[in-house]
Parts: sequence; C-alpha cells; structure tokens
Amino acid sequence: VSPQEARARAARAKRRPRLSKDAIVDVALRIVDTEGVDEVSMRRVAAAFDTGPASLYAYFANKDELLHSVLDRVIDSIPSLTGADWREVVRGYARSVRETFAGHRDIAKLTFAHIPAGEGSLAKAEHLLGVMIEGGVPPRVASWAIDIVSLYIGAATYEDYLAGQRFAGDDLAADMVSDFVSTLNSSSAFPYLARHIDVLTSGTPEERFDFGLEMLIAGIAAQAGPRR
Amino acid sequence: VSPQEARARAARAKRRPRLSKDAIVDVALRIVDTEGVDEVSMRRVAAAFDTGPASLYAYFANKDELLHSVLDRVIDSIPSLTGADWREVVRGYARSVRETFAGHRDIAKLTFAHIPAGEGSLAKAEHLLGVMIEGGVPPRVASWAIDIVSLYIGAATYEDYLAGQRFAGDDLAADMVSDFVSTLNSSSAFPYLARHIDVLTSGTPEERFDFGLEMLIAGIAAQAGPRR
DNA sequence: ACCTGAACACCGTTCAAGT
DNA sequence: ACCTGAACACCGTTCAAGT
Repeated sequence: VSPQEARARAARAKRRPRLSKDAIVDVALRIVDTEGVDEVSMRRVAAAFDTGPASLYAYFANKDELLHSVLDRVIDSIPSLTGADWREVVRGYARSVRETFAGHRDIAKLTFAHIPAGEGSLAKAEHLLGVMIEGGVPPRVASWAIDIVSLYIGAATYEDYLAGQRFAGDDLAADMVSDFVSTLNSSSAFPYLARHIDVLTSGTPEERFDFGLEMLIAGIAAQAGPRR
Repeated sequence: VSPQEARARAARAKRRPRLSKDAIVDVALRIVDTEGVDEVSMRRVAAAFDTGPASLYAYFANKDELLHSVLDRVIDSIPSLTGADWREVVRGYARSVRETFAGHRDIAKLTFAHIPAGEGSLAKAEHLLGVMIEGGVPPRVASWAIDIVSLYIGAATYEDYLAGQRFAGDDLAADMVSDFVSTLNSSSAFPYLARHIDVLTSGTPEERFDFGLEMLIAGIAAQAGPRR
C-alpha cells in the first residue's frame, strides 16, 4: 500500500460512517424511502461506506436478512396502541401501520416474506390479543384474526403503493380507466360490471382500506360475544 | 454463415418449438411450476428455444409483461363458478382460486402487481358481482368486497407458500416453533401470547384460510340485506 | 474478528445487423 | 416483421488475503 493510498483510506475512514448493523440498516432504509425496496442492492449500500459488497456479509448473512432488519426498524417506529374497546384498538392499529408503511414506499411487500418475530411485532400482537380477549373475543378467534388483519394491512398497503406508482405523474390513470369503461360498454358480456362501473372505481384508497377494515372487524364481532 | 452452421440451425428449427406468445408462456409457466417465479429469466426462457433473450422482445415488451401473461393463463384455468347463494359462490370461488394457485408455486405473488383486466378475471368479477347484487348485497358493498376478497386470497395463498418453503424438508419448523415458545415462556413481557401459544400455532393452512374467508363473508353479510 | 479486491455466475434490456 | 449475437450496465455471493 503506497503512502498516498494509506492517507486516502484514512481520510475516507474519517469522513464515512463506520460499518455496523445499525449504520447499514440506516443506509438501506434511506434507499427504500427514496427509491423503493427493489433499488436496494448490496453494492449500493456498501458504496455508502466506500467499500465493496463483501463487507456487509460480516453483519448480515445475506440481502434478505438485511431487508428483514430494515422492516423490523420500521415496525419499531409504529406508535403504540391506545383505546379500550377492541374494535377501536384494532382500527387504530391498522390505520397507524398503514400510515407508517405509506411513509416508506413499498416496504409493505416485505411483510409477506417475513415472520414477525421482532420485539416490536410481538409487543403489538401481545397488546392486541390482550385487548381482544378481555373484550370478549374467544382466544382462538382473536389469535387467528390478528394474523388475518395483519395480512390485510400488508396486502392493501402494498397494492395502494403499486396503484399509486402506476398512475404516477401523468394522465395515464384517466386513460386507463376510460379504456376500461369503453371496453365494458362496447361488450355486452359484462352487464353488471358495466352498470356499476362508477361504484367499482369510486372511493379513495383510504376509504376502501377503511371499508375492508370495518368488514373484518364486523367479521370478528360476528364470532365474539356481545360488546361489554 | 457456413454450410454446417446453416444445417445446424435448420435442425434446431425443426426440433425446437417455434417462437410465439403461447409457446413462450408455456415455457415460463413450466419454470414457475417446477422452480418458482423468481427462477424465470428471459435468458432461461429463450434457451428453451435455442436462442438469446433478445428474441423474446418481439413478443413481450419486457419480463413483467411476460409474467403478466403467465398469470392470465393460470387465472383462465380456474374452474367457473357454481351455486346460488352468494355466500356459497364466494366461498367456492375463493377455494378454487386458492387451490389453482397452490398448483403453481408462488404464482400468487404476481397478483399484487397486476391489474386483473384479462378476460378470465373480468368474467369472474362479473359473475360474483351479479350473484351478490341479486342476493341483496348493495352494489357498492359488493364491488369493494370483491376487491378485498381477491386481495385476501392472493395474500393468504402467497403466505402459505412461503411458510411451506421455510419449513420444507427438515425439522426446522418444530425447532423454530419451540424456540418461539421458549422465548415467550422465559420472558414475562408477553403473558397473553404465552398463555395462548397453543391456539396461536394451531390449525392447518386450509383451516386458517377458511376461517378468514368466513370472517370476510360475515363482514359482507353484516352490510347486506337479509338472506333471501 | 473485521474488512476487502477480485472473481464467479448470473441478470434485463438495447441495438446494429441480418432474413 | 421477426430474429439474433454481442454488448452494456448491472446483480448476490464467495473466497483468498490482508489487518
């Protein structure tokens, strides 16, 4: 190593954050927030530390484990739950997860490949389970319902992100909808869809999310005891 | 081109399927079925035709469009619906989609990135919408509910595939569950989870899927008129 | 133990050139 | 119009070698 190189390396070491699990997750999360999950690459993350991708493997077994840690970080940032009635708590929980995920692009897609075993996930599950059981929901119903509500939140949030991306910027959205409408009208094969096209395409993402959420809550309530 | 090369090329042309949209989708679907969506690459698909990836771009604008066509093919293979009561039809629909997807590995993950605008998807949506409206479900509830049920089917089916993969072959599953149980028992931070660990981890994927499905149907029914 | 350069075995997509 | 070889600009992961 020449003296110049040594000096250059020392200068880099001063300027750049030192490698650590937290610092690596920081960088990866910044890429997720600005460009999306698919733009995270071991090479790009490593470049932020002026090194090559191999350096990251001292901290994470592979890319999947790194992304897993990024998701855990985001889940830990979800505000904790409040409320007494389990309906209120489930509603508040779902909305705050949705809102938090919405601030991190397509992070929701990671929820599918991920067993929620982090401290944050467990704390949330514990709180929900407690409130539901104390509220008169049978333990089996509550246990399984928590899974299903989590699945719904992840899927709906990810879908909304993708829909937003598809229609980003230009008037593509209006074009696609009107194409769809004229396809339906010109063909007599889909009379119900044609007749109800306005209601099919109505509502904001929030309204539709809340609608599904209330449907799930009603479904749980149908298997729970009377409100108390 | 030398005479030998010309002969070799002619021989290949005889032996190999000719390029066409359908033939390309065939090959891609075969890879999905045997190895999963992530193993599909333009290079591998093209190799089945003894050519390079560039050849596929005469038929599909990009890899996404090819995978989209693969999903449409699978959706078209879902048996059509029967039944009178909308509850029965929704139940039968959900189960047959789940079953069909289960035969194509992780195909369900494509449903998130995909607007279901194929002939097959529209026909299914039309049938569901008709049965629900005629059964007394308000049009707005029916329209939105179809979206939510579809979302649920896709998410649950994909999740089940991933869970199956995680625990494939060895006794990793039992290990992970018992690790989880001892974590919960050793920590007093999660009393409800610890007390209900048996019910949390109980049930087959089918049972849990059906449970969520009944929850959704109950949720729709709560907003529908009386059964008739 | 932590860190790295280089290499391995891949990607999707484009493009000029051919038929 | 359909088809192709070659190239471009990337990947995740491994490994021998260094500190």
